[in-house]
Amino acid sequence: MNTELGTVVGYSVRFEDMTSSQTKIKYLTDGTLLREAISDPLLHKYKVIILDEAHERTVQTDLLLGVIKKAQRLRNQQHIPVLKVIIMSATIDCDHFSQYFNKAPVYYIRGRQHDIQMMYSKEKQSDYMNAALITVFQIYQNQDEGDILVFSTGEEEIESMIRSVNETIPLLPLESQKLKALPLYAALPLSHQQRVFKTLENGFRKVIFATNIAETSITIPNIKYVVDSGKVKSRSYNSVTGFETLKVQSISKAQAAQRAGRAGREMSGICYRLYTKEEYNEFRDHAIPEIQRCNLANVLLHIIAIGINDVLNFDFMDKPSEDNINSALKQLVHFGAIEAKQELYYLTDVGTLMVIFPVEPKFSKMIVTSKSMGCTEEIITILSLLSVDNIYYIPSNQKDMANEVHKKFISSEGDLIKLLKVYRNFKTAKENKKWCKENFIHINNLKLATDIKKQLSDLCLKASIPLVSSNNNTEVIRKCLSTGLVFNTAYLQKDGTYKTRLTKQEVYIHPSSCLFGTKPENIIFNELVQTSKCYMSIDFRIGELFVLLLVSTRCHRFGSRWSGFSPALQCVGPVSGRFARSGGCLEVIVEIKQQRRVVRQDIVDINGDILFREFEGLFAGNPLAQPFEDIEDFAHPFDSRNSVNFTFDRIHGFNDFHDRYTFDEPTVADDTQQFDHPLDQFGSLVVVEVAAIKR
DNA sequence: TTGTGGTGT
Repeated sequence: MNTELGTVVGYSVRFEDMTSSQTKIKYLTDGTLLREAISDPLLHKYKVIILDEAHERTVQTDLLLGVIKKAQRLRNQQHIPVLKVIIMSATIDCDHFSQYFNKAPVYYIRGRQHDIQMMYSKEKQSDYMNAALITVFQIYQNQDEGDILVFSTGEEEIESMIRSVNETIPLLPLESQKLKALPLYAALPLSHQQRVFKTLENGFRKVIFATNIAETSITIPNIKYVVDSGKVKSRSYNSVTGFETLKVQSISKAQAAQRAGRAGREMSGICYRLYTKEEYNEFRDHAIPEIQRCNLANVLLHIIAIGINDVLNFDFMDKPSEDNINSALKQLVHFGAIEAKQELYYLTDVGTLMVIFPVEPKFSKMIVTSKSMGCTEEIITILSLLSVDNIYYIPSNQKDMANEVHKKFISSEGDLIKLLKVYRNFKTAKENKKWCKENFIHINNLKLATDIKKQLSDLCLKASIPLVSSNNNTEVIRKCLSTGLVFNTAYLQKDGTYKTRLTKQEVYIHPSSCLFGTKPENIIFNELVQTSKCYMSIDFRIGELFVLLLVSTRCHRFGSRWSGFSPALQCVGPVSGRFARSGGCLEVIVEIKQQRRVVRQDIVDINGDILFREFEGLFAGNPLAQPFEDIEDFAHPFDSRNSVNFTFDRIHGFNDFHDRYTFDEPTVADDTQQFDHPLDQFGSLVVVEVAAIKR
């Protein structure tokens, strides 16, 4: 159009906005448009939205489809000029889209594609990696020149196949040793990825082993042969345990077509499918939309932030299961991000702050709590590092050396504190490339983390959250991290394994964690990863007292004071404290006393159901547990509109706590006012205060 | 005693 970029035609992506008031045509990513929808749900700025690559059905695409449809309807109702939508999709399943948009007309545009000959395996392959290797060598020796692209599932598989190819080549006749094997996957450093674009000399042919990155994201020139394993690693979500896993699964027919298409871009090609025609017929037409196989907390927070309060009836093109929706809503209620009124959900002050930050709710919760804990600087640093792919570079041929070098960053406090150490060293080294290489650190990922940190910092300032550092107080950092990860706590069992507190799942510390080999009583993890076992990735330790208060304190209110009972702290007696209002939040302050004088005020973070289940669990096997049978009737004593934020100013481990304090005889508080609480059934146990005396 | 596909705010 002969205009300068950023004037009539512009674009807007995460870190860059190249548009101006003159802009008429704007290219943007789905996520950027969704962000805009929070402040402008009717998308007033736009007359026409063209949504490309809709068949990929990412979470963002699906969410956007719903948001656009809703905006269309509201604009019609309010007599605002119509919002026109064009959905572009490389799929035969256009009916689904058409139906969703009230039977919108469908136009077909013929794509250009050279002929592709399709070859199916005659019999089922039990070992697709081996089958792929045999196929590669058959193509290399029997077929005309042209490069080969092999679709595989992941880094480990790819590296192992490349090793096999390199071991096999020397066994071939000397004149046919002109094959070069190259890897291609997202975790590969950029410079290595770029090797697939280079044309080889002296008649060498390339065989590229790639993940689904080569399906859509990266187009490699000169591919004549495609070898398709029929497998892909994809995320799935278990609504019972609430955790996401990555599993190797069969691809869909649509994906198979996409892979085959990579062979016919510049010339006619051949696609070798390492599965039978019958197996192919069993494939699903399309992959399950991602929105149906991920944790929905972020999606729902977004929907509510856009002002769609009736989330249970949100018009998803493919609706996620009710269980998934409900468990995500619970999580958000726990974080104090949303509140429910007659099946409608509304954003709270906390939620309004959380939604500003482009990270998952479990992370934005930490940023919001970091304000009162005074460790925002460290929290956003850690979150930036968690927002990028692994920053540790461990090449398969230098594994031992890389692991050895990484040891110097290890922290006994856990992996997140280790991340912080790496980042600080990187900054001290002035983001030096050589430093990264020597320390086996992914420079691109660290640089991206730096950009993200900048963005989070700017947003913090906008949200009036000062970038305060806790300096060397890592304890307060771990506490703050815990407020977002309360769902991810696990405890040590007698046999040395761990159990998650929430779901009672058996889990293990991942061998790459710096806590591997140590046996902390309590642990908080970032994610569960299901591979050979169910591993906790990225762990850190937490103090016993902290975790007990975190998961097991239930309270009575009497005026502005409260008293709670933590069964595992029976030797200490009930804990008590007072309430305070801070910002839009209810704060619960725990007081540690000496001779009836408060000597320390500590934190807790509370939630509803989960907390209570924990309470119940801790009572198991205890005769006192009997009164808890009618647990369903229990009403939360706190104002349900707020999650209750326990704000500790200092936390000690349980042992530490116990060593320092002994206790007076319990005395009954005089201003007692009773509430419905299961503890009432203990009769005499309610509302006692215990004073701690220093030994 | 082991490691995780791809997007994106």
